[in-house]
Amino acid sequence: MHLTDYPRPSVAVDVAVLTVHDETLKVLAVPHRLGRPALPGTFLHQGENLADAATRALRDKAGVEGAAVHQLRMFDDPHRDDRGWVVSMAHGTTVPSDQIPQNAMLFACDGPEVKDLAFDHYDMTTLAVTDLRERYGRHPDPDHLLGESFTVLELRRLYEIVYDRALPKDSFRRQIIDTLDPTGALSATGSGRPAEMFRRRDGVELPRSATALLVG
Amino acid sequence: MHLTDYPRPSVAVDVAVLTVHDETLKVLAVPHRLGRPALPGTFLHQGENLADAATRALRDKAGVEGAAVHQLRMFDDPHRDDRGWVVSMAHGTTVPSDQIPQNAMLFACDGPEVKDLAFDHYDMTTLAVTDLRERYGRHPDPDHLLGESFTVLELRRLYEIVYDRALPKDSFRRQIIDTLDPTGALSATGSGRPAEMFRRRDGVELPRSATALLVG
DNA sequence: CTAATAGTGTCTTTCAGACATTATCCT
DNA sequence: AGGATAATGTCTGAAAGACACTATTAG
Repeated sequence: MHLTDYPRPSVAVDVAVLTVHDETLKVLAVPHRLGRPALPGTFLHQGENLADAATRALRDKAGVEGAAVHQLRMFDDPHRDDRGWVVSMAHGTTVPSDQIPQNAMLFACDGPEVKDLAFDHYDMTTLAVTDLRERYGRHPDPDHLLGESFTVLELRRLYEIVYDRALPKDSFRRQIIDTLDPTGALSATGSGRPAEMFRRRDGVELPRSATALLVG
Repeated sequence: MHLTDYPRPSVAVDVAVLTVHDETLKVLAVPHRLGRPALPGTFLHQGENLADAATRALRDKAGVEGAAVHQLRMFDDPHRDDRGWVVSMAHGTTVPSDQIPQNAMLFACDGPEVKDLAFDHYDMTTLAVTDLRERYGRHPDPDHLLGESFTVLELRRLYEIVYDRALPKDSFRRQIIDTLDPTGALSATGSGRPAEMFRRRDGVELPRSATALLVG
């Protein structure tokens, strides 16, 4: 039997775009023909790889550019799409909220609306959040949600949102400070002592104990 | 455009079967039409899901039954297979060596032969080993490479093979002992004090500090 | 000065890691 | 008894976490 003789599923990609908006971790959704909002997705084109398809879906359906996507897992229930046999590779990515179009739908990842997403897109979102937490537990802001430079306070606020828990300010600082490079600059503060600015050092790993602090 | 009008890649599955044999972590390979050995794999059948296809490949190509497979990632380079457009979902699984047929090919995961596997199967193997280490760092022998009950020494030996490093016997014991249930039985020892036997407690997680001990 | 926020010194408790000692089997 | 292996007691150094103190800005 030649390989072209095998029946083949349609192959789709979907992308869970996570962002921090209003102090909350949110996921981007787009309108879908069935009424229920869905993650941006598309079918794989001839000769295209999955990441390229996901990036294309992100641009065409959500107006988001320049985000690096990564695979989460393949959703392969043969009956997950009533239009036919469609398997879909769930992808994750994270973008700062200012790179998301104003008119986009954003749902809180732990909110009730996200459960109403089309298909199995709620499960994809859950997976993306778990994945985000694992990656942030290993590296300091690996997805560059903060700009090139930031204060320790800004970083801690971000982690409190990602992990949805309060983090002790002094322990947090001591855990991450050695993985950051000081820029020398100080933050333009409102009042109070100005904070030092830091930047990421590439390839640096957080200490194992930091993961314990974050997860709790 | 209707979904059936999209060009579709052939979808394959491959399985990296890991086992411990001769005190070494090895991967199972099978003969392949191109000469170079390959991981057992197959094409997805109509209406089948990926895990079922992988399990079928395991049974038909390698004679291994009853192993639970899990997805690693999709290898999707459009030119990875010169027969045409074939994407393949790499799967991982682990089986005790006594469940592997005698005539099977086993390659040391860190040996030179594994690099000669067909297609991108070397990368798949590397991914399976990384995945194994992550999972063993979180749970005590989650893949049941040891039997239902075992001694702390047997467990430590296993971990030394999985992580390819010596582990201090007393620290190791204290790290994992609270995650195990004593059976009350003692090991039939050659000479010396017999060791206590333990069994896994389901759902139990290793402490975060254990991961640090293991990874080093 | 006071208010406000950033950053650090210090104490306590916990624990990994090393080492030594005790415990329990065998011949 | 003596040998061998399992298991545990103990010490030390390191570090997390809590708390309080100092430092540096604005007004």
